[in-house]
Formats: sequence, C-alpha cells, structure tokens
Amino acid sequence: MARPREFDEEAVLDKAVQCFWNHGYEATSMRDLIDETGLTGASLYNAFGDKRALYQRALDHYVDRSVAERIRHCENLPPREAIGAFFADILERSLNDRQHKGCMLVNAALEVAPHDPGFKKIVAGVLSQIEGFFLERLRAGQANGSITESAPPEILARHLLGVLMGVRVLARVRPERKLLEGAVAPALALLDAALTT
Amino acid sequence: MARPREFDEEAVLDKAVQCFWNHGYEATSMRDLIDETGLTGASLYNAFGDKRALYQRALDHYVDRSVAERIRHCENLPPREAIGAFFADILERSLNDRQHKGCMLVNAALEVAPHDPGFKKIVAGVLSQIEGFFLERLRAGQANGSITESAPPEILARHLLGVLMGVRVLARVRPERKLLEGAVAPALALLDAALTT
DNA sequence: GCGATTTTAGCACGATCGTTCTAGAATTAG
DNA sequence: CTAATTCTAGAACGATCGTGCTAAAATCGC
Repeated sequence: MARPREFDEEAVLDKAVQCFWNHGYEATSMRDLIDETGLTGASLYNAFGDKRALYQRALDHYVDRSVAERIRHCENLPPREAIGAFFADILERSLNDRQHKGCMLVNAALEVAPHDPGFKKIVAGVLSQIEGFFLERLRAGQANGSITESAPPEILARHLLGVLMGVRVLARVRPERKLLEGAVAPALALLDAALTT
Repeated sequence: MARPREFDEEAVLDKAVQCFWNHGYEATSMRDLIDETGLTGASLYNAFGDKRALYQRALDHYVDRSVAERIRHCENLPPREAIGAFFADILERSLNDRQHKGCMLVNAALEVAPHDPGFKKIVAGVLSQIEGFFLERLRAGQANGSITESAPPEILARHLLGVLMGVRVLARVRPERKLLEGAVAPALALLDAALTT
C-alpha cells in the first residue's frame, strides 16, 4: 500500500464550494482553487479529476448541504408551516448574504447548465426535487384542510418553484427586504385563500 | 475630415448581442465578436472601447429592443390585458427559444451584476422599470375595477416581478409549457380574485 | 492635390488559462 | 528491509485571453 491522503475531502469540497459559489465557474481558476484549498495542483487533479469534475462534486456537495438539508428540515413540519418555513429561511439567508452570492444551484442553472447537458440534467433534477417537496406538502395540506383547494396542487407547486427562483434572482441585484417579502407574500397568501368555502 | 464608418453600428450591436446572449460575458471572446461582426479588432476597439464597454452597449441595445419594447407595447393596453399579454409574450418567447438563451438581462443579473457595481445599477434600474410598469397598470386596474383590491398594488407588483424572474430561470433548465404556465397562472388568477366583494 | 482619419489584415505582447510533468521526500503494507 | 503509492513544491506545456501595434489602402473636407 501507500501513503494515505493527508487532506479531508469534505473540507476541500467546502473550500471549492466557496470559490465556485463566490465567483462562478468560469471566473474561478484552478490556481484560485489551489490557493484556497491549500493543497497542490497534483493532489487536486489526482483526487477529483479536472475542473469540471471538481465543480460537479462541489455542486453535489452544496446541494446536499443546503437544498436537500432544508428540505429534510421542512418536510417533517405540518404542511402549511413547512412551506412557510421554507420561504422564511430562504428570505433570511438571502438578506443576510452580504456578498450576494445567491444560490449556487440557481447560479449553476444560468451559467453552466445551458451549455452542458450533464449539468442541465443535474440542475433540473434538483429543481424537480424541490417541486416534489412542495407538491407533497401541498397535497397533505389540502387533505387536512390547512391549504386551500382552490387550485390543483401541481399548479401551486410550479408556482412556488417559480417564485423561489425569482426571489433568488432578485436577491442578487436588489436585496431589499420589502421587495423579497412582497414577491413571496402573495404566493403564501394564496395557500390560505378561500379556506372558508 | 476623414473616411467615414463603413459599418452599421446597430447591426454590429445586434451581432454583439447575439454573441453575449448566447454564450454569456466571460465565455464570449473578443475573437468571437470579431468573427461574428465581421469587422476588425481595431475597428471594434476604436468604435466601442474595450470588451466591458461593448457589453454595456450590447446590453443597452438588448434592453431597448426587448424589454422596453415589450413595455411600450403593453402599457397602452387595458390594465388587466396589459399584464396578461406581458406574461403571454414572455411564455411564448421562452417556449420558442430553441437554444434556451433565456433573457439577456436576467443572465446579466447573475453573471456580471454581482461583481460589477456599474452593471448591478443598470440591471437593478431595468428591474425597477419593469416593476414600475406592473405597478402603474395594477393601480389603473384597481381604479377601474378590473383588478382585485385584495392586496396593495406595490405588493402585487413585486410578486409579478418575482414570478417573471422565476419563469426566466425555469425556462433555461426545464422549458416545459406545463411548468411555465403553472408558475404564472396563480399570479394572474390572483389579480382576478375576489372581484365580487 | 493635401492632410486627416478610418479602414483593412494580421502580427505580437504579456498574462492567464487548464493541465501535465519532474523529482524527491514521506509513509505505508508485506 | 523493499516496493508501492501519495505527498510536496514548482516548473513548464500549449492554448487562449484582452489589448495594442504596424503599415498600407481608402475616403473624406478643403
């Protein structure tokens, strides 16, 4: 056998996420990644392959740490609260994001997905996952009467996904609480509408 | 005096828009622009300055041709129809966008605006313009009874802006009619809600 | 015609890109 | 011990980047 790895793969991925999240894919150079992670180019290439492969690992890492984690946290809440908490978390994170990095997944959706079928599939899959979370909670909420049945859950789920993407874009250019809350509020109010019918 | 320009500035900007819109700012090289526009590097630099300045001119050109033009077309329609037509146009364009280029303004919002205060100001300004269009038509619609007064027009305008951004993101990754229509429909339905009160 | 300026085509600069390689030191299993 | 593998630091590859330059041909007002 041989000398074992001296670095922590998770820690390296954290650093890589930081780079790619901050500056995007194209604007992050391998030298940036080498400097930030602290290990050498040879080690990076040996452990992760080329830049594209490293980005993919970093994106996976981010999705698992941020998106999937948020879903895991919210999907055990009561239906209406789950959706409310989801957006409340997004809003607070967006407003506390001093560098306005936004969401790495949304950034990937616009920078790398359009020109790379592989990434497009990955991003589309995660979006479907989020849509699936909304759909499941909406159905449960309509079943127990906490969410309006004035619209099919499939439509509402698509709407919520759209609003979510919109907030992520607005937050990067005009990170104003009024604007983001205003964008979300009608979507949430809609869930409570006409519950008396 | 001297020899006059042989190229049409508008036509060159059209080509530049095409390049930047297709591949983004970073991934478009000056050589791409030289090949696409057909004129030489010296002429390009002489007429437009450096790459960043050319991108700014191209973005201005795009906004005037696409965003502002759509607003000009819709702001003379009756309030409710104006907003409906605005989103109908966005939807059709997004679904007919075979290369999934999306909206150059939204692309700029995520690629160049975050790292360039100048561009951030420009993009934020255009977003405010769109928000202003929504707001004006919403107020007119609430005044003549064609749009619900169940929510303040400022909130509804922010919501519509958010949904618009969301559709533009979704369209680049999952350009499915059902998804985009589902994202928009509840927002439009909300405008007609509770008109009987 | 003269002088000014823009045109053309393309070479060349220095910098940076992603990637590979060299060469030796370090650490492990057998 | 030996053999195998990964580590380190950094040089070096060819390609491409944005930008500036040269030098000649073209077109205008005077």
